[in-house]
Amino acid sequence: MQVTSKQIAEMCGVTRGTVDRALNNRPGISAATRDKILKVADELGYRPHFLAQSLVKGETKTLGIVLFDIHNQIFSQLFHSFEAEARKHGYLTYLVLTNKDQELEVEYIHNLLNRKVDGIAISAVNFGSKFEALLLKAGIPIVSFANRISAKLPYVWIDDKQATKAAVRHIADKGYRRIIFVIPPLRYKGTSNIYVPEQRYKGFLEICGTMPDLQYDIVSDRSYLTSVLQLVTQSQERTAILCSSDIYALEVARHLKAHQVKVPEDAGIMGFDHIDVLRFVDPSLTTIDFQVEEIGRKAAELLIENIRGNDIPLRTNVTYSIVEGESL
Amino acid sequence: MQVTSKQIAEMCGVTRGTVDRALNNRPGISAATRDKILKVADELGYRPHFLAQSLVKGETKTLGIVLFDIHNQIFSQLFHSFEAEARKHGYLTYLVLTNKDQELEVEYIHNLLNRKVDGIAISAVNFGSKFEALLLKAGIPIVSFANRISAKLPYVWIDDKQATKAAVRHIADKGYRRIIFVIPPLRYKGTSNIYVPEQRYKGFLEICGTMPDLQYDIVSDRSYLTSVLQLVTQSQERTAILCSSDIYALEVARHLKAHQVKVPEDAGIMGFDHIDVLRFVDPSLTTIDFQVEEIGRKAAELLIENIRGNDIPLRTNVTYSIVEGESL
DNA sequence: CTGTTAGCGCTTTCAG
DNA sequence: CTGAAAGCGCTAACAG
Repeated sequence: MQVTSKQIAEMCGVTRGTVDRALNNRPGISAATRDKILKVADELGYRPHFLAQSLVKGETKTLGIVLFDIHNQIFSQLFHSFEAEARKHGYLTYLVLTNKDQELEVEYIHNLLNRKVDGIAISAVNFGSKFEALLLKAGIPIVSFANRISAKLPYVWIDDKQATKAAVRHIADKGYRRIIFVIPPLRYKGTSNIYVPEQRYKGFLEICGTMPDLQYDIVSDRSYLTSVLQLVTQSQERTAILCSSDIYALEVARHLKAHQVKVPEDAGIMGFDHIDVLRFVDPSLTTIDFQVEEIGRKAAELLIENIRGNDIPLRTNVTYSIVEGESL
Repeated sequence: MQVTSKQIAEMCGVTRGTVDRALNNRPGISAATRDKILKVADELGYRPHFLAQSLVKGETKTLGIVLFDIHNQIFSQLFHSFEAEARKHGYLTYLVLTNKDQELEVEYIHNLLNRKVDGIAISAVNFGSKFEALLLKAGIPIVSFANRISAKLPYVWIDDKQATKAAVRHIADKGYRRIIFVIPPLRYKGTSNIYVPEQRYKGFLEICGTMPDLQYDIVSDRSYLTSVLQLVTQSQERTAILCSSDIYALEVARHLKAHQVKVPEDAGIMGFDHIDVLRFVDPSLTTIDFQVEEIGRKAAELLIENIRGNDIPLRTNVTYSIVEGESL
């Protein structure tokens, strides 16, 4: 069924070593025999056996990427660019989805290591020193994104603190004196890796600290929609609602609308992520765009750099910018 | 670095054959030696070398899935369920994205075959007998979806013809006497695999043939938005716009709105797919839901069944249903 | 119950 | 320039 180098060797009356020299055009072979071998190989439709090759070479030309969420569009966009970059360099990509299940995540990491992938990119939900150790002693390059795991592990993302500050400043510039920060993941503190939400939270607190005339609330409970509605309707002051992701912003917008709160007349809303589908929502959402495709591309690029033996930075930030919509 | 079965054998003073028996608990070994071996293996953190195993067993416990689009949410939803089902059975999944590039698709298929995946699921853009032959002689199970390739290749999807007919009937029942079918992919006829759009087109024509008092137009040109707007504004009759996917429906809705055509007052809109993000659009879109997660799950399940040597049906339809929104 | 041998398909020495 | 031999790590068949 499958043509092997051994068969080619026999047909050409040479040995496998010679066939190998021809196939991988290495020195030490006469042009005549090489041409003959290549011709036969081509006729038989020879294709090297990847596994055998990998086994002896110790590399699989395979990357693994671990995502905790694919329903949020930013991650499918991120994967898209990651995969494209990987392909350019001859890598194929295992995509595994953890659905924020911590045990599953660990299991998958073991699985990827077993299969000898050359590198792993991961948006982790695990955290702590034990998990850190698992990754550090994995023996292959690893790049993290969408949740930092360790100062020792390369991380590609945006500067969430600065971005959040910029958002608050933008809101203040629009004349709002009152702001609600909706950031539900915060309630998983201590349970799950929430590095990104925490950074945004810190940024929020810091900037608010410098703006004494800005009233603020943090909402992160499970029934955040109800909470937000209450806060909005109870207040005299026109309120801006900053959400830690577009998805939450859209949920909030929908809920307010269902309760006759007009956006942006009665309350302003701002999101975070700039996901593709925003094109279809009305009123258009003011949000923070960060080049998520760039993150995916960069993650793959760094991983491959590192696989090649080159050092890579422990921290890579991509840029962000505020996209003005009609919701604020 | 990596612990091998050979090392364990040496440490236990036995041979690799024996170690193998212990590790894969096969008969022909005393409880005493087995326990000893297992203990040592555990202490050393032994993990079998997947590649070596695959090489000798002739199976990689790996599946490949080829998608032409990940930005359309239905495909990320589909992948999600596919991957979950694969994992249940111990398979990891290569996800490759073709972006509807036909050459890339073929290249990727070769790549997957080289790497000896145990099976492939594919949403193809290629078509024709040459491509069919490539897949048929691949030597591994292949399942297709979101575009049929050949009557000889298992296909999992919905009955697009029936679904489209149901949509038209639904529209007629709502009292519409005029309908525009927006189906842009149709213009790639002969260039790309457009099995699904064609089925929907056929279904549309068939049902319209049975409804003489229903006026209809087909729109599939590149500037379909402009065309639709013209048709809608020129007509006295209130028009329903059926779109071959939710994405087109959302685009149309946006365009109409921008030109002061009110939905559903001035024109009705109906989509196809029931993608997740519809939750956030207003007015809510009437559409056809088909269990895309079920398709992904089923595709993986069938693939694995087939890998195990069991026959699988050449055609598997999942159910669909009309989801009523406010847009019609 | 355990050891020996051969082999998966390819690469890489080291001789000749 | 080419052949022979060893090895990647594991499995499997056959002896003993």
